[in-house]
Formats: sequence, structure tokens, C-alpha cells
Amino acid sequence: MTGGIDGETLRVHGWLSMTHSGKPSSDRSKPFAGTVSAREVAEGLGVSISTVSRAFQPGSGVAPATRARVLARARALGYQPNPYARTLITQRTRIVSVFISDIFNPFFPEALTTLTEALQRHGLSVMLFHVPLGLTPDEVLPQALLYKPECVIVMTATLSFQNAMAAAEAGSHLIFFNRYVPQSNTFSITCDNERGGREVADFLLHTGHSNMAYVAGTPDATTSIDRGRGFVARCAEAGITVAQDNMARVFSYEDGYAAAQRLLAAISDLDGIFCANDIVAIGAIDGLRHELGLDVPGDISVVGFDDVSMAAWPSHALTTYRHPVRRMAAATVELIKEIETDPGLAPVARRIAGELVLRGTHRSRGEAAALEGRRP
Amino acid sequence: MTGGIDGETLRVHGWLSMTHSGKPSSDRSKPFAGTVSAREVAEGLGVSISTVSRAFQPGSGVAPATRARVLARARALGYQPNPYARTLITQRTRIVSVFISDIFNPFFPEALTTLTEALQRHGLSVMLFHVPLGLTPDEVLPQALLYKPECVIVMTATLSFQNAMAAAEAGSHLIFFNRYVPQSNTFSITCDNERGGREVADFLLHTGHSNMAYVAGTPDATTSIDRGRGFVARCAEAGITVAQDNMARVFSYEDGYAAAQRLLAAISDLDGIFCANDIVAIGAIDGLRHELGLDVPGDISVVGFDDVSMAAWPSHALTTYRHPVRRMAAATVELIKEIETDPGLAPVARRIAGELVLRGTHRSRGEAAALEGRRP
DNA sequence: GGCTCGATTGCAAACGATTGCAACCTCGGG
DNA sequence: CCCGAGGTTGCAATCGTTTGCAATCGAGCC
Repeated sequence: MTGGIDGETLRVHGWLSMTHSGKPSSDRSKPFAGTVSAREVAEGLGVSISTVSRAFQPGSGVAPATRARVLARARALGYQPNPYARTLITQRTRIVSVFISDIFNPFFPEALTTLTEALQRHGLSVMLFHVPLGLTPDEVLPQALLYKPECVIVMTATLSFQNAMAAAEAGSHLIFFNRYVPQSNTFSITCDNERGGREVADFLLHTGHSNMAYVAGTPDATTSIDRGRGFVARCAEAGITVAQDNMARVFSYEDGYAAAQRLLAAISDLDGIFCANDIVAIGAIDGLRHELGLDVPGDISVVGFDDVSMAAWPSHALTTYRHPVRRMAAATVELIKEIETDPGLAPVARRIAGELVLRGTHRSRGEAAALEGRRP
Repeated sequence: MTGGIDGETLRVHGWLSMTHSGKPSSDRSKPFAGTVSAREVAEGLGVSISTVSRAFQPGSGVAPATRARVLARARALGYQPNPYARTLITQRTRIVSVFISDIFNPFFPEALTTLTEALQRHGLSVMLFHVPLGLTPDEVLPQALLYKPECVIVMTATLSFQNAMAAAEAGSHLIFFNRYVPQSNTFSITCDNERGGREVADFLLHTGHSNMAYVAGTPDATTSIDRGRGFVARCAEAGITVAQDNMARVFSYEDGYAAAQRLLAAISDLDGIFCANDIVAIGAIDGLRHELGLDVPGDISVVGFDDVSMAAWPSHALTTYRHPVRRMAAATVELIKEIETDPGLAPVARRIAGELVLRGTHRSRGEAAALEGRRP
């Protein structure tokens, strides 16, 4: 089951089994062992458990002096209300479940950590669920719903209608992060992908590109679809048709690598490629350079989407569109707050704008003029 | 607080407020609403709540027929024992807390998802805590300990002695993943970094390198220290002293980029560089190529550590040492199982071997002979 | 047929909080 | 001096389970 461990194993024993005062430690087999309860705090103070409880709740009628005494003693004993007991009675969990899937795109870890930090700062604990490549979120959802999260944040591809319902019935709000489910009216926080696509198109048009292509990512991902739609629409407005490569299976380096070759084989005088994300773009660049011997941006421009950390590496210096992760995380917490105050809140789709990041994979001819024209 | 949201906001309302049978949904304000309890299952069957409870526990004395009836009805009603109530009484939480920090290294998301999947397959739920760059895990630990996790897995740099104690007293076992705390006797699961460093050295020596350097990562990271130690030790055995660059602050691309320049400025005839991880190695390669105009591996070999996904990109095709993530995750679950059966288990440090991955950033002269020599 | 034994099952007491309600106290006004 | 009001506090029920103990039942044996 472990797959075999062939490193050495060291055995040591030591301080972890002692308290710092030197007494033998509490019973390690029970996580609660050594935990103080409200009763202990109450007894030492000659007050009731109710009073201790109330001292921890802002709006409750406790004499200020009593509250102070309770809080002081609680701090001394290291007491904090047990969340399990509290949940049982209040029916509130202060937990949110986050679903992620296999991560190829460095955007996800960044989003995950940023989001987690924002949530935990708001006093929510995040329970993480991983949806392995072969499974759908639906198969993992029941385990998540067991803990009655106050909301379920889905960062992974798709969730079936059926189980989205299950979440709703269980009382957990469903929030899509970086995704939405078309025609489903759920909560979602996304980058304004269509607008991003338009801005990239706008920029490439102003820098004199006229023969462009879009390399899509995972076919049913709304991110890929919307970015492409915006890009194509803006080009159409300028009277330009863009070629599209929809052969990618996922948003991978290999997809970009192969797509670049396919496109150039079909359209030899292509002068610009917009890719569904940075990893695909980097793959495309490498495909152009290593397989076709082309110069980027000398022969052809490549623009990505996300601005992941490696986009800034000098080896690629990718021109891209920055995904507004921090603001998306903040908006998510904001949304959760709103839902907390109004649990009946109607589903809302929030789209947040990012910004173009100019580096070195677009032709620079006319760049200044282009920017001039866009911000008069 | 949100940092401003300047995308549009769409408002929609729809099916999420209806059950699929068309009835108005349960009260969305309480996560527990609509949940069935053991009492409801029991009543419909004319048995007691105890019996329902026992039906869900493997070793308890329930007539097989009764158990079947209970389970069938439970399934029909969608009942599952409430984990909060269960925790209250059993004192077991089935939760593990995982600490991560800001992620520069793509190894971490891979480790996190792999580990999460392994844990959830074992029926454990993972609570994720992010330790922002300025903070130490100590400041986040109390929030994590509130939920009495059965163990705390730390993937982040350091944890103070003080609060490691706190975890121990709270009854949560502390497991370091990819790290250990020297001289502290805690549980840890790591790659056998020293052995990895030795193997890399061994390989470079056999392929005829004689003037090598080690580029360290975050100074107090055991990963960086041990890899370097193994590398240096093996070279010393061959009578070769290796230069060391310890100026890196974190394991970053920029660190590698700068280190390469520093090293070549000091030692112009360097023929091999071993880097603390892949990102640093990729940075070093780009530094050598873009700043110094050197050819890798023509002029100098560069070897990394981890085998992250971009190590395979043709633009770098990095020769590296593969971090055994899957086996580390499996070993972690295995360790937790052992702790479950024997809560008094003495701390163990498990080190798991990885393997050399040969790509294109080492000089190939003598490669075949070298491998020949190593596996006779 | 009575008795014992083992297998099932139910009762009721936890677990550790929250909270409506009633009791208490104090103080001021009539 | 008595009464009511308002502010504090405690009592006890409750949340949804688990589990030790006692009760029940049927069967097997003498």
C-alpha cells in the first residue's frame, strides 16, 4: 500500500512525550485529553457555565466586570469554546470546503493559498478536498457535505446538476471560483475573461497584427471559452477573422507545444497567437522555437493569460494578462459575508478585471503608439 | 477591504432556491436544515437510536438482519452520522491539519494534492492552513488546534519549540513533511535528501566533472542543507572540493539566476553546478545562458532536484533527481495508521529515496560509461 | 418444563457547549 | 416602606451521537 519505502528508518524518542514542566504528557490517544472545558473555568470563578459561555458572545447580557474575570481566567487556563459542541447547538460550522483537482497550472496554488488566507483571516476554516483526475467532484462531495460547510467553493472543472442540488439541500451555498456553470445561476467569482480576451486582441491589433490565432484550453472550461470569445469578438470588430485551435485536452504545456506546430503548418504567415493560459503559451513558444526554429517575437508574437510566476522568467518573458487573484479572493470573502447577513441572497456572478502585462513576446513595433491610442 | 471590484456584477436568481421535486428549499440559513438524524431513521423502523448507531459501527453486536434494514433505510433517507456529535462523544475528530506557506516551488502543490488525496482516501479530512510570508506557523497554530486535529502536518519551514509543545499537549501528533526539525525527535517524512545529493555527485563525477559548485536554497531549510551535505561528502570522497553558494534567501528562480553569475565570476572554469531544487536550477541555467552567454550543457552542466513538471520542458530539459512525492504521501498515511493503532509510538524519521532523471543539462560525454560503472 | 447462557436490543447518561425562561438583586420612585 | 423595572445570573433543556449496563428473548440442555 505504501508502494515501498526504501530509505532508512530512524527511531528516536524524546521530548514530545513530556510536557515542558516535566510531567508525563496527557493521554496522547485522545485529541481532547488535557483540554479544559467551560465547567473548569466556571468552577474556579464561582459562576455558572452559562456565564462563561455568554462571556464569549458579544451581544449577550453579562456584566462587564464578570466578562473580564471570565475572559482572564479562560486565557490563563487556555480555554476556548469547543467548536464541535458549539456547532451542535448553533447549527453553524464556520467551515468552508474547497475543491481542487490536479494542478498543472501554477495559478491554482496561488489562488488556493490566497483564498485560504483570506478565509482564515475571516475566521473560517477551510477543508480541502482533492478531486483526482479520473473522478468528478460529485464523488467527493458527500464526504465534504458531511461536515455541513457553510459554503462549498469549487475551483475544479465541473459539478453535476444533481449534486449541486445536493449541496443546496444540505444548506451549503455553492460558490464557483474561477469557473461558473453556464445557465445555472449559481454564485461565482471569476476573472472577467471575456474582457481580458478583448484587451489582448485590442493590444495585438494596435501593434499591427493581422493574422492571428487562438489556442484554446480544456474544451468545456468557461475560462478558455470566454477568453477566446472576447478575443475573437474584438478581432471581428476590426474585420479580422482569427483561426482557432481547439485540439487541446487540458491547459498543458504539451497542448501549447503541439498547437503551435499545427497552426503554423496550416497558416504559415501567422503573426500572433493568443493562448488560453500562460502554460499553454510557454508550450507554444517552445514549440515555435524548438520545433520550427522560429523567433518569438521576431517572427511571431505570443500572448498568454494569468501572469504566473514563470511568465516573468527571462527565458520566456511572456507578455500576458494578469489574473486578479488577490481581488478574487477578497471578493469571495466579501460574498460570503453578504451571504452570512442575508442567507437568501440571490445567486450573483462577479467578474473582476485583470490587466495587461507587457513583456517580451509581442512585437514591439508600434507598441508605444498602440498604448497611446488606447489611453488617450 | 476587497481592494475594489471593477468588473460588472450580474444578478440572477433561479433553481438553487428550489429542490428538484419543486418544493421550496429548506431553510438556507442553517447548514443543518433538512438533515436527517438517527432518530428519524429509528422511528421509521421501530428500533432505538442506539441500534441505528450500532449499525454504523463494524464491531458492535447488531443482528445482521437489523443492520441491513437500518442501513437500507439510512441510505434511502440520506442519513449519515453527524460528525460533530460523534466527535463530541468519541473524542476523535478524523481531521488532520496541514500547514503550507507561500508556494514558489511547484513541488508543494503536487505534494499537497497527493497528500490530500491519500488522506481523504483513508477517511481523514484535511483542514488547510496557510502561513503568510510574514508570519510563523506558531501564529496560526492555535486556530488549527481548536479543531483538535488527530495530527498536524507541517509542510512549511519552521515551527517553534514552544508551540510544537502546544500541539503535543493538545494531543495532536506533529508530523513534518519534507522537513524535519534537527535534534527535536519529531515525526517526519522526507526525501532522502543526503542520499540524493550523493547520487547526483556520483553521477557528475563519473561523467568527468571535476570543478563543481552547490547552490543552496533557503539557508535553514533541511532540504537544502542535506542535499548539499550529501553532494559535498561524495565529492570529498573523490578528493574534490566543491564551491558553495549560500547567498540564496529562498528557493527562487531569481536566487539561481544570481548565484550562477556570482559563481562564474569567482570560478571561471566551473564545469558543473548542482542546485538545491529545480526552480533554482532553471534560474541558474537562464542566468548562464542569458547573462553570460554560456551553453548548457556544452560549457557547463546543471542538475536540479525535485523533477517538477517544468523540468521536462524542452526549453530546459533539466537533468534532476526525482522527489518521491507519491511514496512520501503513502508513507505519511502509513505513519498515521501506525499512530492510530499505537498512540504512544515513539517519533520516527522516515526518509524515502528518489531517483536520478537524466535529461539534457549534463554533459553527455561518458554518460553511458558512467551508468555502466554505477550499475555493474 | 425449568434454567442458563448468549445474542440482541433499549435505557439513560454522557460529551461540551448555547439559550429561553425564571429567579434574583438592586435601586429608584411613589 | 413597598413595588416594579432593569440588569445579571443560573437552571435546565437541547443539539445528535456513543456506550455501559440492564432487560429481554429464544434456544439448548438436563
